[in-house]
Amino acid sequence: MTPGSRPTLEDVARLAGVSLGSASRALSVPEQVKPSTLERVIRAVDQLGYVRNGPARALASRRTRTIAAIYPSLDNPIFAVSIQSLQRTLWDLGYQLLVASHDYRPEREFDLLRSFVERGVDAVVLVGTDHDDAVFELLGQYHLPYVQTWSVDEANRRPCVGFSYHDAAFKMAQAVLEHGHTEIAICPGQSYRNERVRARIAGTQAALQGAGLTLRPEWIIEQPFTLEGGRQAVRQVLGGPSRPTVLICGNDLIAIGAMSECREQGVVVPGELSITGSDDIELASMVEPKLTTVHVPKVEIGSLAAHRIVSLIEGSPAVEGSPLSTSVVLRDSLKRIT
Amino acid sequence: MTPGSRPTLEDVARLAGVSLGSASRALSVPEQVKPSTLERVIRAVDQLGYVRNGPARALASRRTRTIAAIYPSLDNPIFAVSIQSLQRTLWDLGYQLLVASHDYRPEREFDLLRSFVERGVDAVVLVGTDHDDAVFELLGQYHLPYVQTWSVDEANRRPCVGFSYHDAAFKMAQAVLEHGHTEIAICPGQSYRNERVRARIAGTQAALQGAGLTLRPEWIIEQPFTLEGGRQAVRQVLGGPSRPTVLICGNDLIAIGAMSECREQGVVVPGELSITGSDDIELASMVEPKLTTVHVPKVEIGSLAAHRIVSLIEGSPAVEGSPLSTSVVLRDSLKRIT
DNA sequence: TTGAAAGCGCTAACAA
DNA sequence: TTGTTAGCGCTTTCAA
Repeated sequence: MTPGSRPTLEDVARLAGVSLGSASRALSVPEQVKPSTLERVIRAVDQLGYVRNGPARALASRRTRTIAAIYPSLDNPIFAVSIQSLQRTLWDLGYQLLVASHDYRPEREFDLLRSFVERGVDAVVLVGTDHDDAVFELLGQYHLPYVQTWSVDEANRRPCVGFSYHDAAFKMAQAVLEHGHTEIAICPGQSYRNERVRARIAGTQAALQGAGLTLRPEWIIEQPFTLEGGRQAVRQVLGGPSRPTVLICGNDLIAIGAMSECREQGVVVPGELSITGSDDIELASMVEPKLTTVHVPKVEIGSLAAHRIVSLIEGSPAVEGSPLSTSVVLRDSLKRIT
Repeated sequence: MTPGSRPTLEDVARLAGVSLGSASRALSVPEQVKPSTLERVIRAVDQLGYVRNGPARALASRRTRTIAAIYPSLDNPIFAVSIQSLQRTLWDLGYQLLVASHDYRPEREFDLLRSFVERGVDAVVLVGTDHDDAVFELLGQYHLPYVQTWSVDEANRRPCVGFSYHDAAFKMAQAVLEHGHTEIAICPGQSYRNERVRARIAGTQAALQGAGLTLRPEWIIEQPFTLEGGRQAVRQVLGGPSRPTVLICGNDLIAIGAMSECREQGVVVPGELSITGSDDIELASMVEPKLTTVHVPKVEIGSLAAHRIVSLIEGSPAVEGSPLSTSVVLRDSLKRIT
């Protein structure tokens, strides 16, 4: 080992008095070497402060034991929670997680995927089912296993771990109807290349239709999934000629932003306008009034996706998954109209 | 190229009718090849759907153009904002960012660093200045450039991009004093291996001393940097024999959790208890009452750190940095005591 | 401006 | 259980 450069496995092997191959095995498959050999290698390793060279390992073995996940955003606490559970589970299964966000610009997804392919990840976790054809082509060309999360697509048969957004929206709309509302506005997020938003709109519409109502086009307000998006939605709703009695929001961030804007404008929630969210983030029960929302299985999605993707990589028996369940959490931001 | 396996640069070269070397140069240093060569290589590349093999490049060039950042948590919105700006700036400078979180368990920092060293990152961004010796040793052994962020350490001369937590806390405490408070409690976060929390406590104490006051030990309440931490802090404060008139929180999440717990317990904020935060996250102005807090330069920290680390890698002239500035934002959660 | 060729540090197949 | 060795796919001299 020339001074100043990092030690290599060869340095370790030399110091331990074993061959390169044995040193390699000692570190990768310790059960295949004699205990005494193992010990000498380990001693040499920490004597030299040796750290394995990942690129070299990846090049020789064609595996990185790394999984990539591409999210629409890292701002939303539900993703943070889910990523946490994904990464923890993967770690326990011997894999590392690489995360990236396309910031709700789905066209960036392909570029992120490309850069992960360059990196040599072993598999990919995607959010949702609405992806560019090029994404699936690249995945296919490189035989990369993948799993789609959050949404489930009953239609095509790609691996999914998630719940039915249609169903969740349907249930929330029913709760709203049961509270006596008929003037209903919705701020579901932005539907461009986002099947989850479209499913929310459809689910809401289905419930309304069941009650003989329809969703007015001008009360379908598309806004980003942010606090600010919620504020904008309220401005838009209050600016119109007539007012809804409830605003159903596509996530809790939008809902909390909406509540804040109502306060700003002197509109009492839920007295004058009811507001509901979706996801049930920690904050939902800490704002005033407490937010009525839909509880979704954030943690389960992460851990199940981890198991699913690893079984795909390692060719273990397919862990088939039925859609996870959601439930409406009634709190204070939805008022009963009598 | 055998079918089913990914195309290599050799396949590209063959298809383009040039040598391996030329193909490589066409992709890495296009200005060094004849335009016609470049064009043929590019055509071959997208004809084959060729994606470069990162590990092989890294092995041969000993560079990955990748920078690692290790954060205490990804839950706190200030980190999210700062990471965003760090990654954007690095991207513009031609580098990719790899992020990890040790979840406020500083002893995990070394392991994360190790795994980044294995990956072959070109440099590292750390949060704070309080790191294990082993961290600095590893960094030194592998000649890895690094920059510390958020905090500045006037003492040792390691590269930093941040602001003075002491100063920020001092200013907030002064504002609190100017509002007539003398019964002051503080929930600064957890001080173990976190110089930022210690600096906050010291800064607060310094301001109180200037007013002839001292911080009561039982009113220094260490809690995690979370909403739940804030709730705990309030329970503790309300459970004591006497009550403070103000609770100074170490970040906005703690403060918002604290406000929520107060509501739960029927304690009016700021009527019966004033609460202040730190960081000025977007949510701070959307909660009720609006949070008085300290504005910190989240975005600047990210972009300046990016420039700093890249100049360290590329050996460009040192971009010396003086501490960034902070300011108290007075809103509604701090009441004037008359 | 190009081609030829020598590695980068490791894994894995093979033989012993 | 171990040692030997042939690559993995690329960058980067070096010479032409």
